[in-house]
Amino acid sequence: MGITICIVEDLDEVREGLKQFISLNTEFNVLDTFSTAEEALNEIPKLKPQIVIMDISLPGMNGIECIRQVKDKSPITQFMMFTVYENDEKVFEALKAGASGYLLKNTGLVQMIEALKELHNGGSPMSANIARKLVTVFRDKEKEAAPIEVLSKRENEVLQLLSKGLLYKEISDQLSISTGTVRQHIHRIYEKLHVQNRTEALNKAFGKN
Amino acid sequence: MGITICIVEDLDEVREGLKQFISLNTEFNVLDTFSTAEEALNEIPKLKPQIVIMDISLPGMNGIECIRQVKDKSPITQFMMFTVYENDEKVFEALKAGASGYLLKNTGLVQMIEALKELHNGGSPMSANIARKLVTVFRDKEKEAAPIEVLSKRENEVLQLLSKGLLYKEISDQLSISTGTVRQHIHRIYEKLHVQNRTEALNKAFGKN
DNA sequence: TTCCGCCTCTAACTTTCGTTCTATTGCACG
DNA sequence: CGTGCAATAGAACGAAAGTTAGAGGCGGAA
Repeated sequence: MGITICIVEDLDEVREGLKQFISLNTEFNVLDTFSTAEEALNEIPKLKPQIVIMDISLPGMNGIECIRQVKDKSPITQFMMFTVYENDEKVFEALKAGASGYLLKNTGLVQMIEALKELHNGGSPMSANIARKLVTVFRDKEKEAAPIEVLSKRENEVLQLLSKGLLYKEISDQLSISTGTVRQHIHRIYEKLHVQNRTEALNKAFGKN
Repeated sequence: MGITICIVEDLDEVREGLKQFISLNTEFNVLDTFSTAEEALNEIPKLKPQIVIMDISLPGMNGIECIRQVKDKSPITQFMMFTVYENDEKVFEALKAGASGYLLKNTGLVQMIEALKELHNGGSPMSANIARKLVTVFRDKEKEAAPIEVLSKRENEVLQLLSKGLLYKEISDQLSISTGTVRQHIHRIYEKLHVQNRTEALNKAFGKN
């Protein structure tokens, strides 16, 4: 019976256009379409489609909130955003809420079909601009491990081990130095970072505040 | 003169096939191709192409390390991974190193052309499977700050203050309880999280591992 | 060369942390 | 109306953490 789909979109032409075009493809089966989040919230949990194509801007409840509530009641359903919103906040909110795909409305219908197949195969098809946003935040978050400028090389090594929760003894073993030296390094680290203890140092060194 | 491109790929057929096909499109200009990272490292900084298509598995230095070194010397260049590697580690390493696009080798040549244009327009075209990995880690990272389930309400409050680096005394003052009680709470927290000290508890409670 | 920062080490010391044990109160659930 | 759990508390103790005050070697910069 093909991949089951629901569409939530308030603009009549877009909603019907999508439905018509997708229905041409025998691999898909459009179960129903909705023009408001509230309707969708009522019906989708009963239909349990494999994919929901979701707009963000809807009258009343928006599409993101709709995803949050629907996915609890229909966990097998995957959500494909289909919207004009390209600003970071909306994108990240949608992904956090549970969307797996994110296409902008300038996407062609043929690509939409491809994307729906990929989504169903466990992929996350998304417009290249959206993916770039993800890559950017990913890189920003991952580059934490950068050494702190004001600290010497050795002090940064110590700080790294300190962040794992190791004891002075364990640190001294790993670096093959005495615990006295470890003490010394850590003391200097606290001095340079203007903090009083381990936790404050880690907060200051690695984000979190 | 079109978008300038270099290709780094050790398999002759793949490299030449790419070059031929891309050259058919007048919007692109393939400046040169290389079969090893070392060659690429020498030449690309001189050519400063707008895009480099990069394989990961190469004889000698791998493609990821190659990106790290090249992008310092040619910062305008964008990197499009083109590889069979689909495991998380390689993907994330590549993105961290500076790749902006990531296509798997089952991608069609026509889609490659599309992807190159998108990359040049500031997007991050990537295979849907790759994007899914990114979405997954993104969601995992964002869902922090929630109180830890296994801990009681009070224990979470204590943990919160603990994370600021406060002394037992300071915590007891803020919560208007005795330091003995604070001790007790913290002891239970360590027990429930299976850790031995403050830093380990914070690492386990708030991401970082 | 002299000076300074980094890395190393020792020793003695105070403070804080973390464990263990014991005990009381209050609330919720069957 | 017990039973269980969260929250409270104090005491006592060992184990770490953090401070202070030395001192020597080494390499780069003034």
